[in-house]
Amino acid sequence: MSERKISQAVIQRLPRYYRYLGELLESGVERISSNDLSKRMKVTASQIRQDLNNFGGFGQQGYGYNVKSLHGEIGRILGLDVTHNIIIIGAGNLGQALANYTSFEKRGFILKGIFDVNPRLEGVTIRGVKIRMIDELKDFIHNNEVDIAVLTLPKEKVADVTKIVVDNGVKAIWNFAHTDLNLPSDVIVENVHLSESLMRLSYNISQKQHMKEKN
Amino acid sequence: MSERKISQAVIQRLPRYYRYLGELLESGVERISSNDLSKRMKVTASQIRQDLNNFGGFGQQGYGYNVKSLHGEIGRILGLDVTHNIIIIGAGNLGQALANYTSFEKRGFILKGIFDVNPRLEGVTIRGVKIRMIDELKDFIHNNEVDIAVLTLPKEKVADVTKIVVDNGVKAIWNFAHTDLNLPSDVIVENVHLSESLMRLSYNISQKQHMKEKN
DNA sequence: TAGATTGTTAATCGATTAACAATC
DNA sequence: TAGATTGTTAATCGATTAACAATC
Repeated sequence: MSERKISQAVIQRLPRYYRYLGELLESGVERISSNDLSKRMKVTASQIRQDLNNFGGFGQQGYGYNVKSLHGEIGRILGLDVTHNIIIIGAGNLGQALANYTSFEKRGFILKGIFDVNPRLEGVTIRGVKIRMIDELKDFIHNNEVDIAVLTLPKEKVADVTKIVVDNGVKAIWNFAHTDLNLPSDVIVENVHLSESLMRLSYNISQKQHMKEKN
Repeated sequence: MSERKISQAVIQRLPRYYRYLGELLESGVERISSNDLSKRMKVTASQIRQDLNNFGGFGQQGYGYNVKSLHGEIGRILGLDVTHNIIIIGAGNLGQALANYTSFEKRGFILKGIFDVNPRLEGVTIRGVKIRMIDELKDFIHNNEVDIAVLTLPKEKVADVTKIVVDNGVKAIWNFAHTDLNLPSDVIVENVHLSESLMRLSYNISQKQHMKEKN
């Protein structure tokens, strides 16, 4: 099997294809050509075909792509056909918001536990999942098949917590803390740095201002 | 002045430089060479120098970069030296989490208003900012200099709200809704698609599984 | 001055787009 | 069969890395 290395640029785009195909599916569209899809998504048809052909020939000449089947294929490629057990560490505003976010569940991400250091939160329940103290974390990981740890805590606490999580076998981290993680190479991390996103927006705003001043 | 077009790749990295320089500044480091910084950030020194030289020669041969001054320069480039008035539309879990997020304020992003459709939330206050109903949105934008609208609402409501926001002159949107926005070309948008981020993590997890099976 | 390190040009690498033969 | 549209190769474009002269 051709296990070629897929570029990060392609992986970056994959969930977006999935989203658009999901919408097409919902609105009852049966098939779509790379050209039609390219217009909706504002990318080139060439790129769509190149991207998809990294994973296989999902289309058919003269016909295009079957929406339902392509949606399914990309879902499988993204690993959405298997369930992942997740825990959230840090039950502050963002942690609680993510815990309340039910649509993750629909995609197979099952919330197993929530952890915090604040004793006031102990026993509080979100969507039936109770908040536990960090000292229970180690045992909890051992007794539950935790696939993903979501870090929504202050950057000062990240190093200690990450060590517990990684030492006890969790292999994937969704990191919302405002710092980069130092991890063994076999642990996967996906960073969401919200403040950096806001700074990019800010950059683009001032950039536009400069443009205006020039004209 | 050389108003060369800066590539998205560079802009993407800029906030991360800012973060590292901020940390260095806090820990009292006075100067740093591109080489030392490259080791900390796990990028090439060449890339750092190339990136920075898009904006000016901030360094000094034989010395490196002055941490404080470079931090300041990048902050200015990112537009963090001016304040931005923001409103949050959609006071669900995520909207409230962002509203409670005080460190944005420190960077000059001032929360002016929060809006929702749910009458139960009317008058509820977050950090001294009260939640208003959507029908007040138009007037509010006119009476306050709103620079950025943060969209944290269900995708079904996005189109209508976006229209109000854009029609009344808001020029930048931080979009957390699970859909792409259709905007006039002079409106800036920065998307945060959390579910897509989670899918990328999921992809990388299954990818690793496949690798394992191969060996 | 000698050593260090930048700013910048040139070389390489990778990603995107264009083109078209294959084929449904 | 003729028309449409893919899969894929080749051409182009852009981003990253390497190299080194300039200079503090």
